[in-house]
Amino acid sequence: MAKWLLKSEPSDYSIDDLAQDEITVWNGIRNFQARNFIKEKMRVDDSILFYHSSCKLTGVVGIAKVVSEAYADPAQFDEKSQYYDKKSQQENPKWFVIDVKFERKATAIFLLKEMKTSPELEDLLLFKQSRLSVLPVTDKQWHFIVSKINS
DNA sequence: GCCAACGTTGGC
DNA sequence: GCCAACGTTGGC
Repeated sequence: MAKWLLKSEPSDYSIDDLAQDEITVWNGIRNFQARNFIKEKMRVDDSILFYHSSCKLTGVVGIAKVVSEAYADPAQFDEKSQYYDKKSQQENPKWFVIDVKFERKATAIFLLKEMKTSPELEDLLLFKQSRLSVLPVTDKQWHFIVSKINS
């Protein structure tokens, strides 16, 4: 099973929002590389690290899981949505989503600044592509991060 | 709130 | 197909 890191701005959608909703549609991804990961690589039961970005305490704050195959993002066809894309056609959708299910909150947030100083994470794609909001993590990176948020 | 980094768009 | 201009992300 593949493992992923998903970023979200907590002022927009936080781990507490997910805990309350249980399941949410991960919509609004409008970056091609992120789209391709979702559409081509994500599978049901893949694991997710939930990361808070653009806030006071940036870092990994919980764990979630992929619970659907990729499907067309409905928001791209909704003229009233902020994610509306007039260039996307029903028969050939540009943007995709998956459903995400809450698993658990971190006991302790693993802060970005701590992640940066961990040799175990030196190859983390998060540092190389700071603007990518959907990115794969290796099994080793996964286990290291999970050990940090459970302690 | 600022600003650097970087992804996307569009003119040529 | 290149690259400048533009818009957005995200850390600080």
